[in-house]
Amino acid sequence: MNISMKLELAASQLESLGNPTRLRLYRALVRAGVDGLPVGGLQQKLNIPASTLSHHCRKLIDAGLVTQERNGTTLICRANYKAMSSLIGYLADECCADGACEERRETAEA
Amino acid sequence: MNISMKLELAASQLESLGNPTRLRLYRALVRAGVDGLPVGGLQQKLNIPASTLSHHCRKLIDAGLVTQERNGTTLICRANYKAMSSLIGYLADECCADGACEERRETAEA
DNA sequence: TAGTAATTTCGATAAAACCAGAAGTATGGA
DNA sequence: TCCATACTTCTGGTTTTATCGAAATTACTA
Repeated sequence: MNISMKLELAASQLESLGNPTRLRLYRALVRAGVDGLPVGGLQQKLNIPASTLSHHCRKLIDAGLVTQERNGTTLICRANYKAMSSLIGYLADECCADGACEERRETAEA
Repeated sequence: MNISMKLELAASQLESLGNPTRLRLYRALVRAGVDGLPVGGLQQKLNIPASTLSHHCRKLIDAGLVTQERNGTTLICRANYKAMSSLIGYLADECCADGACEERRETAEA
């Protein structure tokens, strides 16, 4: 994966998390852990119409941050921790909060 | 800061980074380190019209991810590492990539 | 094979984001 | 004071996004 693909992917993931409802959705899934939550469970927690919720789920799924698995008539949603890890890695990359940036400057281009 | 303010802040920061141009902008600033970059320098790097760039800068500033300091007629932009650190902290919070989520489940609400 | 529960897709609307040229503002220098 | 540079704000038009009711779909269950 080249550098601009990474950037595009990261941007799409950030965008998908950059909506308060979707961020709540995602965090509910993180809290739910490995069991995940059915769409209906999410709907109760978030208190929004089913169609709206479905759209938000789709966005997070398209961004790769959430997965779904069918179990009978219900769809279980789970946070994709791996995707979040690499997103965090991407954000933390070259981020030098301690001010020790001098020796690292101009080491990459995008 | 209460929990829903935190979520709103995080969402606005994620949204501001969730645009490919702004993400490139932000990363250019990270790479520039403590010296930062003037708006004009960013414009050269990103190759976009000044007014468009100005809008993107404003979004990142409003979200608290970028700061500006005037130096004569030029405005120096810098990445706000502290804000990024806490955003990453917020994202990593309760994220249990290793699957060790069992004992942590349902410890928070938002 | 109806019937039902769970969820998605469709369709329509309002709100917001994005973009860029033109005009305006701030600052330092001649 | 006048000019040039570096940006920002204004203005407008186009494209996305967010929302949600209604209709359709999927998969159990009787």
